Amino acid sequence: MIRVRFAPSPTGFPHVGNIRTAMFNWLFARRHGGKFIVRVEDTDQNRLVSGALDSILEALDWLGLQWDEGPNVEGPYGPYFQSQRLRHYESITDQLVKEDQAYYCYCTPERLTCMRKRQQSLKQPTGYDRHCLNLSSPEKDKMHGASKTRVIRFRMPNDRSIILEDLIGGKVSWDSNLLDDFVILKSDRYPTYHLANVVDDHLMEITHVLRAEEWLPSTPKHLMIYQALNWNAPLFGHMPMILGPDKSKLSKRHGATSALEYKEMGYLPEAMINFMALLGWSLDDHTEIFSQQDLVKGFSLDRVVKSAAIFNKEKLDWMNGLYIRSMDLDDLTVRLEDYWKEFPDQALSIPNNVSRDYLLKVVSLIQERLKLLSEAQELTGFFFLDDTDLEIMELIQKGMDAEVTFLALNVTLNELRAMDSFNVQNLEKCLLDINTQLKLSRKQFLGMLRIALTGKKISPPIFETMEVLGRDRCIRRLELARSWLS
RNA sequence: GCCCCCAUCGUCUAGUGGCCCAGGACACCAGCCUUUCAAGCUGAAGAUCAGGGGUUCGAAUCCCCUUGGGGGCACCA
Repeated sequence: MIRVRFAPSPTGFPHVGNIRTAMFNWLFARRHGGKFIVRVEDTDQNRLVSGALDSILEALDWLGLQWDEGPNVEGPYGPYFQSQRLRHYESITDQLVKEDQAYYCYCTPERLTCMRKRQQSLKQPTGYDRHCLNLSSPEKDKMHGASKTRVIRFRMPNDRSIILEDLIGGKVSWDSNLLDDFVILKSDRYPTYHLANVVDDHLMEITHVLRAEEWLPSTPKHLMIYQALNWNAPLFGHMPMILGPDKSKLSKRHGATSALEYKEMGYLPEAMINFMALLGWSLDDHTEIFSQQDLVKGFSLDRVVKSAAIFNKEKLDWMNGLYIRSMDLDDLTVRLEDYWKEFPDQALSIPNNVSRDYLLKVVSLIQERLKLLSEAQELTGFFFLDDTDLEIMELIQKGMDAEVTFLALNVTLNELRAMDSFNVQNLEKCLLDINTQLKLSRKQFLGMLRIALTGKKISPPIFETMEVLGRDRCIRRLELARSWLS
């Protein structure tokens, strides 16, 4: 049984890089009928951010990445919060100390900083100098009694060649002499990441560790802990990073980096999933659009690339528009309503008496013009505004003057009043006739109507728009426009 | 400074020794459509496969070096 995990630390928002890693884990688990576990790495008590975990889980939830074990989903390997698993780490460190594979260190932060500086200036590799390992027994006893702050360090064996067969990167090797005796248990009795992730991955029977490439340099440390404990290490796969447009690690200064910001901006989860999957993975040389099921079916680690990718927002935009266009009208309308409910400041102010039917008609007119859910407000506001609230600017078209415009509005008003059924076909026929009679270009005449009826230079096709608005409102708006002329 | 990773159009990528003087997608440009904006369609442009050495009958594909980029070197994860 394949078991993979996503191990977020609740110290910040759900970064898209992390969320993509979560997604690859999820895909891998689903592809192979395995389990996807969320484990909360809350061992840094100083950096905990309240609400961070909730937003991380919310992001997973938004994207439909359901976990099989983890917060709110009890499983046989719990608890899934590292802060609740301290006894495990303690018993392991006790064992390692007893076996001389780890030792207490009493060095002050000041001494360590100073040591590091010296090494830098001497152009040596930086790392702990084993000062406390080399303490004599009486010295140790003395320090142990006197010092209130002590940590436990892993004793890195000398002269070992450490080899990793990475699932994505291939063979990578390190020389253990370049690795130092790193801390595994902090002075507050919490483990460091290095220890905790090894202990938990083992105890939770994780089979594949798929994590970001930034972890690659610390993997030899983890491998050595597995070895010291005589445990089989899981398989590792290091995912390429996501970079900002300047090719540095994606960060806040590049704009949105939280998955939930994308939700707020009006991206669809299915577009987000599809787009992120293509950042570092491909099925073949031509497939771009995937349903979640296709993705699960087609996903494989050996098609994950090694090189980092730049987050290409233009392509995401295109893809989001594509998904919006391919949706059922009802579905899109429901999505918009949900979106407006969640982000009221981006919502239309829709009067209570608007019928569902009217809403559907409006949405149908903007569906293929929408790239983001958030754009609906700007595109359709005039459908819901009171007639008197329209702002009429530039009513008089190029090559026309107030007089001609006035006349055109007059003629149009008369015809519209007399028209039979107020539908697209009749409107088109009638208005194009008037257009011809008036000897105006379509651009002039229809442009004028557009401004008078919508207050905008850009709108859905004007005949459709008029049908949806209905005769009464069209006539009122044209009358208002006419009155503004004089 | 030390360690590790990476390197194909602006961007995401296909490519695992001959099918490639390199294919697809986004963006860009042009044309068509047209009532504005989109959408759609058609087409164009865009990569001497980072550079240099090898190996081979043959290299984007294998090896080495250089350069460039990235990541890591905490009692953070």
